[in-house]
Amino acid sequence: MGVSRKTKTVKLLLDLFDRKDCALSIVELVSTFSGKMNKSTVYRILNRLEESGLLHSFLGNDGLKRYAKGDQRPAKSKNTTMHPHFLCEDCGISSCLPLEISTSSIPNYTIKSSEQLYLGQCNNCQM
Amino acid sequence: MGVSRKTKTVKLLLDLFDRKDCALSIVELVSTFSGKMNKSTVYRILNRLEESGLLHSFLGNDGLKRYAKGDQRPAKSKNTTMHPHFLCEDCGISSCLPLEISTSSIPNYTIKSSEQLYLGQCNNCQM
DNA sequence: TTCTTAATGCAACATGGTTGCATTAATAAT
DNA sequence: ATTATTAATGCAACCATGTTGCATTAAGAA
Repeated sequence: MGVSRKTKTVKLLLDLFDRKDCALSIVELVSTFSGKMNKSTVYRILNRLEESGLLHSFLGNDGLKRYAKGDQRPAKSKNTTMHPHFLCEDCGISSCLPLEISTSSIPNYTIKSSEQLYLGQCNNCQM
Repeated sequence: MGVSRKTKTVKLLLDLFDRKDCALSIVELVSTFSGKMNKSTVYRILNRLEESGLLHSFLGNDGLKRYAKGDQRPAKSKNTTMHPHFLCEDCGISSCLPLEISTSSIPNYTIKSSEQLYLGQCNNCQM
């Protein structure tokens, strides 16, 4: 249920996510590994890691996709539950927030899921 | 405090938002008005309308920006308050939800605002 | 009617993301 | 250990959304 082949490039990405605990944007990753692997390889590996449940993704308010550890595939999530994400307006760091998402029901709508992005200051950037 | 000049193109956009009550993506608007006005004009007018508080914007989970009526400028919002947005997974229609956003506080973080996107089925697309 | 300048059109650009295809390299089979 | 299979990669070309500089146009004030 993991990744089919443990290639050098896959290991590089997995190692990085192992060391870093925050979310990483694709742009960051592409630039971090420029020289080490191709842009399309980064995209394709991230897709696979998300499909296999090792990573999940969300969008920042800049429209850029970010990835973080944990499974968020619908109806399979035992490794992580739906949670909001945080984005620091000052330094741009991003992370998962340890909160449950409570979806209130709304008349005339069927709500299946929700995406929540909290904006503000991280621990380092406060005051 | 409105728009400086009421040009034909501005009127076209305002008229449309007057008739439609849902949110509209820039891509839709550019395509709707192709032949009537230039792509960059659409972008620039939407910017101005948002700055002046007539419209507000949010991102769908496709990363596309959408605009809807109402003021959401920080510290000036009397015309609208922060609210979640809805996006129909079936037909793609999008709208504002009449709910207050309650931001829970999180240790080590200063939360200034939050973006909430609810995904599911709209009235027309249910069952 | 004239003047000022905000707003537009256009073309060229920037960036994020995708795709087809030949080549490479994990891993299974021998 | 060697070979065969095919998933994965690199590359280049592409697409879409969004931005910008600049010459031209047209609101609306004078």
